[in-house]
Amino acid sequence: MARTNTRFITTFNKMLGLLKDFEIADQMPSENNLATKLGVSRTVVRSVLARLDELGIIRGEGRHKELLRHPRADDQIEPPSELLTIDELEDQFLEWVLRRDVPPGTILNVAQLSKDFSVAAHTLQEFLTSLSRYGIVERRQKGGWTLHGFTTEFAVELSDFRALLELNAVKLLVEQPQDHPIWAQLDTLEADHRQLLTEIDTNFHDFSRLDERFHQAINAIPTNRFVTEFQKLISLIFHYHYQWNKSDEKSRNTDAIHEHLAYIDALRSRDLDRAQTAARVHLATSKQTLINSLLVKNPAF
Amino acid sequence: MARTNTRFITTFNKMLGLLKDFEIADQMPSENNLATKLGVSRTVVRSVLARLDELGIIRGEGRHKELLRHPRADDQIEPPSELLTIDELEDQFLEWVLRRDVPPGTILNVAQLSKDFSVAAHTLQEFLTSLSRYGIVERRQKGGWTLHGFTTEFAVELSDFRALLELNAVKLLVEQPQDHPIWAQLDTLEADHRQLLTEIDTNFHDFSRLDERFHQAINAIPTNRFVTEFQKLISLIFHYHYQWNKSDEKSRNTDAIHEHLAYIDALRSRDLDRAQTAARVHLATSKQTLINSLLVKNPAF
DNA sequence: TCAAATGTTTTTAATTTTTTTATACATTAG
DNA sequence: CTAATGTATAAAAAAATTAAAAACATTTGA
Repeated sequence: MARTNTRFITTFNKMLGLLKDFEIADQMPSENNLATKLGVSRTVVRSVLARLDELGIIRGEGRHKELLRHPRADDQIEPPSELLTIDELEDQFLEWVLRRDVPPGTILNVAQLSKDFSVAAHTLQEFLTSLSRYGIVERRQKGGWTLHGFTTEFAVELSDFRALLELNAVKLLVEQPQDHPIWAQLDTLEADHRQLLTEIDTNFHDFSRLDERFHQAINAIPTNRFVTEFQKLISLIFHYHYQWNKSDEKSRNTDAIHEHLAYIDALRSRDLDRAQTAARVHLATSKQTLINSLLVKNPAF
Repeated sequence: MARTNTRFITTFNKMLGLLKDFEIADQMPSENNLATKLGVSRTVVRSVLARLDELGIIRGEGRHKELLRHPRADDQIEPPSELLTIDELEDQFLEWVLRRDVPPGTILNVAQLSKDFSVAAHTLQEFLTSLSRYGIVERRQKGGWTLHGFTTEFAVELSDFRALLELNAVKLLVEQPQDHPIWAQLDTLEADHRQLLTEIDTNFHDFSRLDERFHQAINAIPTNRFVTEFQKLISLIFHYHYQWNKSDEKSRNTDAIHEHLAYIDALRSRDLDRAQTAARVHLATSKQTLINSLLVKNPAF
């Protein structure tokens, strides 16, 4: 929260907006008052007032400052182009890795990448650190990062772990009382699946989002921060995989829809064994599809 | 790898060592040769040579440099005290949180903490970012970090997640063939447990390490990076908890040893249901003990 | 007088700059 | 012409700088 004077600029522009409701020669409110109103510290308010004085918009000393003229449109300060936050970066980075087909072993250059993604270098650094927990990237001994990317081992381990979590979620799900919102959600999801099936020839692309919604609904049942944390990663990777793997897309998605419908049906039966079996069938298909898509990209594996 | 001239200093001292084997007026080897020998880039070698020239230890230009005098002990440069790495920090930080009894809601100051722990500020920053994934700390909107610490919710969710992973590990374990090293490990572990039981009156403290070894052996069975990653966190927290929670320590540990022995016995039977039941019993005890220790510290919960 | 406002100083954290180191390329000597 | 040195460029980490927040001190006017 420093060095870029973004805060000063946005506050200044906000202040110009407030001044429109003032009459010429009106007294300015107290600095504390303005600070609260603008949601910013007094230090910033004071620099804004100083700038307004410089520009001849207000005049006066100490606690006697009055409006000299109303602000014009060109008094506004252009805010600099914003940098991405770490959350937006997450999406962009995974998309880049999957789309650009960056080969495993590529050495990443933080300085260069931070420019490409228009993020602060330390944001990227933090992000890479978090990815390194999962072996997607690895810190090199002499600086820089090695991209391991989504190797087959990664896909296998991710899928297995996903299955472990989702089978657990299924176990909790079938125990939920009838008035739990999940049952209504499953009804809606079933309808959406059947709807997509009727227009599959043209809209098969939409399955990616539907798949994400479906699994997220199921995995929202365990209220456990560790499950939730992993669900984010899993959902991101499977989502992007669906988006960029184009081979056999229509038939793959049609099959998956039928598996989902059987899965929903099994959940409704509240029979744990039946539900987990249906889940296993679909999760195994998903795993195989993910692995296949990596084999297509890296025939060496 | 910059700004601290650690590399220069260590290389310089190493070079002084090499020079002992030279005769006065001997020619220096080539820069490339020295660079390989010292495991460092030519740039560093060149600055070391420049310094040696300055000190009058060597003399000459270009490719003709000769030894003027042998180095003395006081030519050595004292290396500065080293900073901790991120792995060492992990231990120290968790210990600090659990020992110092830092109340939840405490605002952490990166600049201050980085001095206290003698780590670089950005190392601490990265570490806090990684902890924030689990809700132990949270980034504040206006800079700084809030420490949520080990709340009861955290303990419950961590224990539940641990149980999920360990029951899965048990499932894989009982399927391992007789020649898998785990069976020998279990034999050793059983012997160590029985040994500790005979000297429990004096050595009950040692159970903490034994517990860690036992659970790590079981959880090493799934070769899955996500399981491994979590195992680190789980083991750290349960380990520290054992170290610092002193109430009823002896009787708690005696009970736990008996649970471990029953658990080992059940694993040996290779009966999945029996093994998972024994695992559940012990994991439930562990969970309750962890929660109790937090209740003692924060009666408010 | 005293509460609220302004003035001043200190602290904090993010970014820019600087410095150390690595690496690639160019030149020169034997 | 090969191997060594010289030079230039790039990259990463730490120091220095700066924007902002917060704490503290002083002043003013009802």
